Amino acid sequence: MHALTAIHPIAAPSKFLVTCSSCNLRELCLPAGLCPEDLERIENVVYARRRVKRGESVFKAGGEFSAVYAIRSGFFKTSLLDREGREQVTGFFMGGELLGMDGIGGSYHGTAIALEDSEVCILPYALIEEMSRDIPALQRQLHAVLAREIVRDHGVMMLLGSMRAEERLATFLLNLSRRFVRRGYSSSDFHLRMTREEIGSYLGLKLETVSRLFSAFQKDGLIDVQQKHVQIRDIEGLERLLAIKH
Amino acid sequence: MHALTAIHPIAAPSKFLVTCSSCNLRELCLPAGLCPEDLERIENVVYARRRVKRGESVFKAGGEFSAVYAIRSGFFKTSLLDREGREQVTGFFMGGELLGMDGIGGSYHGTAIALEDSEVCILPYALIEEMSRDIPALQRQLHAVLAREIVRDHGVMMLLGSMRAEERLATFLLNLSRRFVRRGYSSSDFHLRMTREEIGSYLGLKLETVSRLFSAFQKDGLIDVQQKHVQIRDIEGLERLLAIKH
DNA sequence: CGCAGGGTTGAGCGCTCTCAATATAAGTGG
DNA sequence: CCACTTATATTGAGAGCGCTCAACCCTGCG
Repeated sequence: MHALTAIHPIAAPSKFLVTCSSCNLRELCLPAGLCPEDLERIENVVYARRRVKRGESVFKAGGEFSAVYAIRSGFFKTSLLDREGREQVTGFFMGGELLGMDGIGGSYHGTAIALEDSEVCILPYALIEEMSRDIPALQRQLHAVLAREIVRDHGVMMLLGSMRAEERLATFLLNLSRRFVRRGYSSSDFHLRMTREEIGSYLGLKLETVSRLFSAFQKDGLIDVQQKHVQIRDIEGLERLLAIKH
Repeated sequence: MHALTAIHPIAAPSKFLVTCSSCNLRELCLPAGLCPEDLERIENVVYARRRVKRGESVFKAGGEFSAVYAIRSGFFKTSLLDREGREQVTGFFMGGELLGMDGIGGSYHGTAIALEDSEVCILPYALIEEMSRDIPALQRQLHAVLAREIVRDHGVMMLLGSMRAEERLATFLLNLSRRFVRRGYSSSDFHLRMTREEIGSYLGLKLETVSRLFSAFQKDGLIDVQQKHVQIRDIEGLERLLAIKH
């Protein structure tokens, strides 16, 4: 088990799994109709929160798996290191999303690092496992979440395997936009938490290429960029980029 | 539910989940020590086999999810189609491996197509779900299998995102070799079931590039290729390719 | 104010793609 | 079994996208 840098016991019972409020957890929302006892048990899955400062890791590749983390606030990247030390960013995650599923059944396969001061809810896996035996709805959701992660990864494989640089960045921006909306933020005006190098790693491009593409998109009136501040000016234009047969 | 082209009721109870014999299923092997009743229940998960001829699909993207499939014999590819009809191959699967996990909780996300006449075991998901509630060891294995799929996808993301063409093909060959060994085949002499185009799609390369790389590897004494027949001559040479700093 | 990390932009190169021709294998029907 | 068709592979020549190397700029911070 990792050392917890700051544990905040939950004062009031959390109903996030049902109401998605405490942890802003959108991945694990359960359908209504659970009996009171089940609800109470589910509420206790979140036994602690943990603050993670910018640059710190929630878990590290190779570390023993013990829990899944629900992002309460903040922004994270997950990444792998190969033998030569090259980093591959495998994803960016924001409030309401889950981290650490790749570790189930052994040790974490990647590393999760906060890109800004953040807070996560710790969901001990042993608890989830045990409870999902008793509560079919929770079991369903857990499996669905794992499957969704697989589907997400397939999307990235498609992006990396068959798109040109332009299309990759457009897809990236549209995806971020969609997720920010669901979090209640603006869909067209946001602050990138990651560097050009991290975007490049995620998209299979070099940081200079990413930078050049941002500039090109701006010149074409698709977006406005100023360092990490991005405004989408023409969503349909970005979507049209993806429709052009290569 | 998909129409089953040919159902073969299992005469003798199958113990594949424990012995890995009937379905050659290596993904779901369970630890010893289960009680007899549990064993019997697990045996009944495989209620049918299905023959899949070359070119046929086991399931199609968008089809309603009903079961996971264990490959008993044969060879498959899974792939996605984007809006413009571009195919992205997301994986190749052989005997003892599982197909269809991306559909859990909804509908299949990709399509699985047999690259040679094959046979799969049908594992109805409702049954697995129900049983894994009663048998913790099965639940563990199920989750581990899902997590392993995520880890596998991350490996592909790393390949697509940060390797050059040479390294991708070398990785691909070494991976195939390793998996053939586990299936009892030669590690150094095998028949590729997929086309250059399918390899290319999987590796994010064009078919001509794949073909050229095969020729180059042959010229360098790393392999012998003749159409779909490949012999690995110098495994360490291939591994060395991956160790070279980019 | 100076320093460090991150971002932008330019010039030139090279890996991979595109287009095209040819070769080989695998079917298919007579 | 052989001529025909079709799918798959190989190889070449040339182009272009994204990379490399390098200089410069911006911003935050001690």
